Amino acid sequence: MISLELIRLLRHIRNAGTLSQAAAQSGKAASALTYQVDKYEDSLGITLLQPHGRTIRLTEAAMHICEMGADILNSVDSLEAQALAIGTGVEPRIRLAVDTWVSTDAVMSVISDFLAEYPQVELQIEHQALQGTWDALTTQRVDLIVGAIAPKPAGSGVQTLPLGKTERVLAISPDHYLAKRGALLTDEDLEAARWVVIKDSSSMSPKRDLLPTTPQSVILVDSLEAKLAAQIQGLGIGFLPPQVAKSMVLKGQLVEIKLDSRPPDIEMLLAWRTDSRGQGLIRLIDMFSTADLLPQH
Amino acid sequence: MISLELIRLLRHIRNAGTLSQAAAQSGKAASALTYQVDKYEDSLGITLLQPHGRTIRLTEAAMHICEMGADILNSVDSLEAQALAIGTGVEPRIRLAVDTWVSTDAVMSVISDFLAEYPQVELQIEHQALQGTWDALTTQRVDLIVGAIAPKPAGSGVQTLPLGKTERVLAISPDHYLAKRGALLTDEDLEAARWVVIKDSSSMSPKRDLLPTTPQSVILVDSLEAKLAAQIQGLGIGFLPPQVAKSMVLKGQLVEIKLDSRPPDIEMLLAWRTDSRGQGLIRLIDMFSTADLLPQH
DNA sequence: CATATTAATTCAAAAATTTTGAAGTAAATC
DNA sequence: GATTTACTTCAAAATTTTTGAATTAATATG
Repeated sequence: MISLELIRLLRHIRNAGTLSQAAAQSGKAASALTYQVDKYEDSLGITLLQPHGRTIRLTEAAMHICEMGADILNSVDSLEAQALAIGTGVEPRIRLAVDTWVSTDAVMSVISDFLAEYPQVELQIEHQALQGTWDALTTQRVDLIVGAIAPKPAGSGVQTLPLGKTERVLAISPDHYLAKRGALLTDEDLEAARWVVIKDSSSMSPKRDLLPTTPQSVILVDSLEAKLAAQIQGLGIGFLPPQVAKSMVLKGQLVEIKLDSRPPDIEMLLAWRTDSRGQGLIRLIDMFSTADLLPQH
Repeated sequence: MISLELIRLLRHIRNAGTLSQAAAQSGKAASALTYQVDKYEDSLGITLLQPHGRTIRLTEAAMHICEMGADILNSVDSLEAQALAIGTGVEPRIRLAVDTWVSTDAVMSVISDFLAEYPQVELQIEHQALQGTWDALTTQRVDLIVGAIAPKPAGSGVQTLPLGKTERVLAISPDHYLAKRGALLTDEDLEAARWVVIKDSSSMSPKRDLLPTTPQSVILVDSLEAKLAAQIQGLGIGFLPPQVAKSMVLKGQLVEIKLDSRPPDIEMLLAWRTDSRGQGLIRLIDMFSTADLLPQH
């Protein structure tokens, strides 16, 4: 009895706020929506909309359908793209999740080359941090991750290729008190300092921690840009990709700090679902894997 | 453009084999199905059915929709049950996956008590082995696992309660050559013997191995009943739940073998999805967790 | 406090979609 | 070569959905 139409209808009403606005936005009469909702209420035997003053409210059950239905709509979108890819050979759309740690310029350059070959493919790009990229892939919100952080989650129908390892440079504002020290910093120094950390965009992640210590004070940001800005302001210390750190060091906005124990490099991956079938994705994976996304200094 | 209706339609045609049989089974004219398929072919821009002799075949794209669509249909069923549970308080159906290792009698006894309280709830029971129970839960094919084997998969929106630990008894046919030895069996003896092993019903599992050694020869069976029969026949050796082994030992059909290193006990769990909301499931969990499913000898 | 306005519902008529069943075509079987 | 089976096409019939005017009720305005 629940259909994709019902999920879309309820989400649309929820987003619009009122029935009449939802009707106006979808170019229909308000009574058409009342009719549809009544039909589903009858067939399911539960109430979906309740009067609330002179407007309506979604019931708890309807809200649940909206929330859980989002995943279903994503899966259907994904299935449709796969079917089109099989039927026509080339998929109409590829969705990328790019880790914020990866240079956007390098990604854009690959995309530009790709679109020259496949102009009919629509590319959707979103940025995710850490575990969030894997989340987006396993829930089928995206088709390809650029810069996923190893290791890949177990047994999830995902294939990967290495993009290379990247060093992490501890860079801080020249005005920061730790920048004025002469000696190498110890773990105690790092633990006592305030860190600027990119927040994991995964909703429920088994807390992956890439820091050498567990700092007492952190500022969470949602992108590399925000992290850089925070560190330049001297709000805290943190690791940066070498190429980003270098250019800021040259401008005098940051200074690089040497540690007595060098943090391990991060291994970044290209990752996609084994059930992806389109020619375009195959070509895009090829292009990304031969591009130099993580320049070795 | 893909709808649940299309997924159901294609699966129905695939199962029926021919359009006319599909039409007859669904109580419609064959031309109605032609019309629907044409409509979807036009809107998607791909071919779904191809003539093959005087019948039709599903194209590769259509087969893909059938296969991947199965998960979507399960999710929608599940979502509907959840919505009904929220709307009415009691869900119309609860799907159980029972590990083959768990005593069916004990499960049935709990179910019987449950149905006395909630006669309107339809219970669906299936047996799964090992990782297969987790698969069934995470893909929303079932609502509750009885006898899942710890640990639960990471970060998957699943809640668990311990059912207890169960010992494993190495029991073999009295005619088996190892039964005639006097001494305790060593790892080498175990490795050289043929084992009867319950096949993991998970389609893609990160191969969980509960054996103390990697035997050279195994017979795979799909249930505890088949395993027991195979061991009684002397086809191989294997672990059994203590209560099962005991009763067969009393009948003289098996003998228990002591090992020099006792295998670790298996910890079994009750597991369900955090997003489950029905009163019935809550009561059923309560009943299972207080029942004595794994009798301590 | 009466009046205007906004939002949802009801209902009959109109529009759109889906189904039917008869006629036609092509492949397999007798 | 005739017959049967399976699908397609097409116009008519049935069903479903949408519309828009009338109605009810809650909030805002003068």
